[in-house]
Parts: sequence; structure tokens; C-alpha cells
Amino acid sequence: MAIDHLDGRIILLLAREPRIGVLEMSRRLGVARGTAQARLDRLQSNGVIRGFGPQVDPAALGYPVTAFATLQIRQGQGPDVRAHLATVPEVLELHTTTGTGDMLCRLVARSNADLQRVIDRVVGFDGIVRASTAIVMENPVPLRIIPLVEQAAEET
Amino acid sequence: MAIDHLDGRIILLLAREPRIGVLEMSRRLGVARGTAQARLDRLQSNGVIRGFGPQVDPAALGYPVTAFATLQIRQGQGPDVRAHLATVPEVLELHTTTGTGDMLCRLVARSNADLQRVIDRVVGFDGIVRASTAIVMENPVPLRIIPLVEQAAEET
DNA sequence: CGTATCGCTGAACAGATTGCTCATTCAGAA
DNA sequence: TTCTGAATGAGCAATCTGTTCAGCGATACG
Repeated sequence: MAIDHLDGRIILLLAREPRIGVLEMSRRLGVARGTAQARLDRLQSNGVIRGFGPQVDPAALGYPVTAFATLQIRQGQGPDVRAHLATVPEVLELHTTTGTGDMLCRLVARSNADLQRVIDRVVGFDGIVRASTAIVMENPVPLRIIPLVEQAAEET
Repeated sequence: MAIDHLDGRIILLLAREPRIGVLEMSRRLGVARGTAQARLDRLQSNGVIRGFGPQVDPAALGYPVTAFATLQIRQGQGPDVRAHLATVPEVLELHTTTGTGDMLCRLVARSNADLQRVIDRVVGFDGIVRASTAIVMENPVPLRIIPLVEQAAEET
């Protein structure tokens, strides 16, 4: 589970050139192929690397609007609300949280007008008491993991 | 930019078995290799598929705590705050939003105690007026895109 | 001080895949 | 009718993968 420097370089390399093969990877890293192979296998079975699924851009799919909704749930309705939200394609992720709201979810929509439809569908469910939505205008830091990987690799 | 049914199946297939090759892909889809190749190339140059970077699990890296922080920024300090947050590895993403706060960011930390350190580092910056944090307890719907891809592929 | 274990190395081999090109067919647009 | 874009099926050289092997240095342990 601890990430050493070589592991860090492997992840970095894969992040930059994902379609690279193990052989080419070993060359870049200056290690034997077996080593690169073994490290990569270990990172994957560790769960550090979950997979290499395609990163799809919702905007390119026709959903350029992103929003975050904070939801307040009626006592005991949590499981039902979760199940409900899981059926809405525009709900990209859902968290239960401490603090002001009970849940936080990320939404996408085709337009600001369409966002209204999505929100109606999301909150149009009995267990949801209140919802407050924040529309994303800019995304100065897109979802990233590299800096964290680098930090984790340093602390060896 | 419009996604047809075949494109949808390509993305679905890649999501399930990311390390699959183009040849095997064409076999599964029942099309010629060149077709699969061309479609995949198009999806990538379209920007629909951004890439195949490794999906790294922060928890496996030693950062099991996730939180969302809503920030209020002093007028005109936006750019400085953005730059500041970009330098913090534990800030995984940052959005500017409408609504209550001015910015929303996703944080990770090694523990609840460590989260305090991270928050101090995040808000210990002049331009930030106020911050309210919601700690994630559960993640009923992890970040996903498949349902949306399926919906987009249907609407052909 | 021996000894076992572990990770890394370098090499080898057959089988499969990739990148690329070509000629052909088909369907919709002009 | 003619043109253009997309898909097909085929072929080839170069490369990579999966796998196995033996050797080597470092570390842990009795």
C-alpha cells in the first residue's frame, strides 16, 4: 500500500501516456520488463490503480452544464433517496456528508434550462426535503491526482 | 460530437475491459478492425474520450478522508485563490460556482485530524473570507459516466 | 555465521496485436 | 447519375505480450 518512488514514476508515466506498453514503460523507467510488469500488477491488485477506463467528457457528449446540489433528506429516507438518485443518468456522483446538508451530488445537464428538468427529477422525490444548487461556472482545477501521487511517492 | 449506438458500445466496452485491444474490440462489436480503429480515433479527437489515464484511488494512497469545502472569496481575489489552491496536492478539484459560496473544492486527507491541517492550509490564505466543510461519510454513487453515455447513445 | 526469501535482472520463445496500405462495396448527397 | 464518406476484408513487417528460466544481491532469521 505504501508507494515508493518507482511506483510514483509508473503512475506518472501512465498518466502522461496511457496507451504505453509494459515494454516501453520499462525502457523509460530504466528497469527490467519483469520489474515494471510486477510493479504494475501490484499497484492494480493493491487497488492503488483501479483501472484504465476511458475518461469521457460530459461536455463533448452534449452535457456542458455541471452543478452541485446539496440535499436535505427526511429522516430514514436515505436508502430510498440513494436508490432514486442512482437511476438518474445525469447524477454523476453522490456523497453522504456531515454538515449543512445530508447529501451532495454532482449533476450535468444539456443547458441551464435543461438543468431545471434534471433538478426537478432529482428533487421530485418524497424523501428529499430541500435542495440547494450551485452551478459551476469555471473549473480552474479539473479532477487531478498527480500532485498527490507525487507527494505520496516522496514520503518514502 | 453526436454519439451513435456503435460509439456507445465502444465506450461501454472500454469501460468494462479497458486493456482490450482494437482487434479484440472489433471482434466483440462485430465490425471490421478498421472501423473500430476509426471510431476510437474519432472519439478521441472529438474529445469525447479524453484519455485512458490510470484511475488512482486516494484511499489506497493513504488518503481515505474526502471532504468538500465551500469557500467565500474576497472581491477580486479569485485568481490568487485559484493559484493558491492549485499548489495544494490535497485539493483534487476546484470549481467556481454560483450560489452560496464562490468556490467549491474537493479535498482529501490522511485522517480527520489531518483534514484539519489540510483545511488550515487551504483557508490560510488572505483572499478567503469564509469556508464551510462537509466531510464525506459514504459514497453511494461513485463518479460514473456510463448511464449518461447510454442515454446519449440512445438519442440517435 | 549460514540459509532462506524476496525483488530485480537479462534472456528466450511462440503467439498475438499493431500500424499501415490497398481495392472494393454501399448509401446518402449533390 | 456521379461523388464522397464510411465500412469491409485482406495482407505484411515490426512489435509487444505472456510466460518461463537461471543468476544475483540484500535482508531477515535461526
